[in-house]
Amino acid sequence: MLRISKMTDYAIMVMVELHGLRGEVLSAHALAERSHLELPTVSKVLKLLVKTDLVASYRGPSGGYSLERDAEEISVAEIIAAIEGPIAMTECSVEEGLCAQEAVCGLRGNWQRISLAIAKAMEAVSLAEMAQPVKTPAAPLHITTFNA
Amino acid sequence: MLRISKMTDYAIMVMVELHGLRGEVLSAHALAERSHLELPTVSKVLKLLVKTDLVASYRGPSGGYSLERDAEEISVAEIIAAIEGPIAMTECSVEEGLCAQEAVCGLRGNWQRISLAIAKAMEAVSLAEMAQPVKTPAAPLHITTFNA
DNA sequence: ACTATATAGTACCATATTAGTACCATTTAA
DNA sequence: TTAAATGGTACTAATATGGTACTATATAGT
Repeated sequence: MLRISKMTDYAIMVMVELHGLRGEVLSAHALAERSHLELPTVSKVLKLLVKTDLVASYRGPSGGYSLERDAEEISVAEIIAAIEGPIAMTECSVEEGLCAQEAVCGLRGNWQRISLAIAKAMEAVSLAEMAQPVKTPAAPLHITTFNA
Repeated sequence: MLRISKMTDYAIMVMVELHGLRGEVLSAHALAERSHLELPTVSKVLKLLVKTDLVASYRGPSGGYSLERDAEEISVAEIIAAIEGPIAMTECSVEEGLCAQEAVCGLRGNWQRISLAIAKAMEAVSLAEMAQPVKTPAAPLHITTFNA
């Protein structure tokens, strides 16, 4: 089904929540409430987002989290990568030598191209755009493939 | 990491193998050998591909499998969908009512747009193109997003 | 300084999904 | 009639994921 993980989904929900209060610091507790998610889950996700420099954290009372950058400067691709690592459709599209079949399977190049294309598409979508609700069915996105 | 499942990966390997001998019927056993995969796995994948009308099957001795259509007319998207269902990044992008958060989360429309974009990109890649080996790093694909 | 509040890090468990296997029924060419 | 092949179902094992708990550390306020 080519899904993002639930954790990634949650991460984007939390990021969207952090957007809209630019600069304002919100505790994990407050973010959990606002996003209708469980506190431990939100905490876990936030820690990953801090590690990858998407979110700034402040300790102590009245501490919490805020976006490290403007929502326009943060891409969906970055959030996905923060939670689940590099955007790649197959093992072999991450780097050479990860797949045992590599010697006998000629698909690596094509998987890399496809993975790269998808990664670029997600890079082009900013958190700010993501936060903008869209009625469904929305105007479809246009994607061109295999035109080098 | 946004991966396709291994089964899907195998499915494409098998389909690529079936291509190159247009029309020729190959047994699951022969396909397993050629693709360097285990017979039970290949059988399982082939059954799914038959069910979704991508592959034709013939019973009895000298039976086996062949492509149902020309490789140019089969898209990678179809193969993915055959093994793992509709191409969708989140539950909510498949159809309404699958995600409990739907009422409080405004991301559905955007996820649908992104999923659709990726699906279209994969539709544009044919099995024939996939079978054509590409040296890495290949020329990157160009994808445009959020330009309705 | 002390205390309460909040994040940081690590480690853990339970569950769900996926991969892989086995078995028996059915079809069909020789 | 027989043997070779697919069709279908059900099962097992491994892995990944989601979710939780606990301890350490930092800090604002009194």
